[in-house]
Amino acid sequence: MPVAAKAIEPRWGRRKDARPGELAVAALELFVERGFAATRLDDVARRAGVSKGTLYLYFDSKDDLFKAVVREGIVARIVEFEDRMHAYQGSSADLMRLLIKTWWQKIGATKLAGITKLMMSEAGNFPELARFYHDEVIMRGMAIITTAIKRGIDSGEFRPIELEHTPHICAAPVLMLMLWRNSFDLCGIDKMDPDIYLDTHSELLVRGLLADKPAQLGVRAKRS
Amino acid sequence: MPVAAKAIEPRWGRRKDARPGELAVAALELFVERGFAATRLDDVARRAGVSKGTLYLYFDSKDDLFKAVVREGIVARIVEFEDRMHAYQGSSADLMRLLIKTWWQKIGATKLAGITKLMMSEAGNFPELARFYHDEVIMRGMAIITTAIKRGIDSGEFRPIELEHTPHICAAPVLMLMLWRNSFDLCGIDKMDPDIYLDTHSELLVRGLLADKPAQLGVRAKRS
DNA sequence: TATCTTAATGACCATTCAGTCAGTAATAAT
DNA sequence: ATTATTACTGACTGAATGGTCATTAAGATA
Repeated sequence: MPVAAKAIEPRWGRRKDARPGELAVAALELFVERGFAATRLDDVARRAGVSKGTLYLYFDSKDDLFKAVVREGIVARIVEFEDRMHAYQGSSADLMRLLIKTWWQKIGATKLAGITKLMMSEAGNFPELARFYHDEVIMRGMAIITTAIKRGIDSGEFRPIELEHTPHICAAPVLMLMLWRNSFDLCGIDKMDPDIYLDTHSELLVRGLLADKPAQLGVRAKRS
Repeated sequence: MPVAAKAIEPRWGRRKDARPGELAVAALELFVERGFAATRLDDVARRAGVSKGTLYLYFDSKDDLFKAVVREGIVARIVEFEDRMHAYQGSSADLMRLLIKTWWQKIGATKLAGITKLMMSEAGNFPELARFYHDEVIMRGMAIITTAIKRGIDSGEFRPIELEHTPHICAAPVLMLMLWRNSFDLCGIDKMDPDIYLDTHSELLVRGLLADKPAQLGVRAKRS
């Protein structure tokens, strides 16, 4: 331990722009680990490297912080997704595989995945926010899957199948993996290999969707 | 509203035996709705029709109440399950369908389903309990599915498939439905029809599992 | 009816924590 | 340098709530 402090480094700096993002990241991590009510704002502030007072410079209340955390980022990702999937040209089976893989890479494997767990846990305490999340994230996500399936059915590649619930079923294993990694996995109880898991899911799903007499290979899928 | 109180009905009765169960049910409901930390013991007691002091006659602490709620019931159901599935004699496809349907009827559609959401949300705050739940519920459940799949592969009815992650994938849609009904569904945002959902899942899954050249119908599946 | 046992109560205490604000120090302006 | 501005701090407060316990009364016993 050096004598006195090495130089007089400032106790803190002023970084108005960076704070909100840093606080939101810290808050997301703690909310996901412990839940909303069990998270103390002192801890959020400390993890972001500031004091609790600073937190209140950028967010009006704990609720406000929570809402900001949920809204941030997610919606933009969804839009990016819609474009990418609508532009796809190959077979519907490959589209489903791509959908799953990309969803995982862009969202599932990131910190954003924690928001899913958060909303699931706190939907009852934040009904307004739950509605927002449902309309802007869940519905949009399901619509993408629905489009992909319908495309496969129209081209004859997939068998006809009920379109109300099937998208939820397709998404469930991916969502469960996200939840798992932010609960049991997070506290070190049981690890899963996302790559194997998702590959297995993709194949299981595609086989389940394919028509009995598969469309001839090489036939280019057409939009209806 | 009648004059005064109708008769002098006692302010409370003494029912030592019934209390713990009633308190546990009330606690489960509130924990699932609001989360552990956000649930007040006064509310739990009131919902059970007693005062907070009474709650402390039967449970040592809030944590103790939580643990009791999670442990109660679940394990017994799992054992019942193991027996029922091991005794099954028909085709493996039908076994999978039965597995899903029965799981839903006996657990998914009951209040017990809420425990899944609870453990998912609170795993980080109760690592010991999470380990218990993982070993006694999740692992046991997965083992049942693994056995069913292996049985199908051995008989040639199912194609060979990876056995580490596949059970999780099979269970995911059922678990997601349980979670859904205790979060978004619970606060009235979006309803789902469990019967259609589960039927669709069963068919999708069985098709995904069946071997390319299905075993001749009528072949009796044998245990390895 | 009189007495005893104990299930149940609810006022109370101690702690925790969201939210406040007077003051401090890092930076910009002059 | 001096002054002005404001990002930031951290001690403080008031409300909420987990947990306690002296008291009350339901039901058993005789």
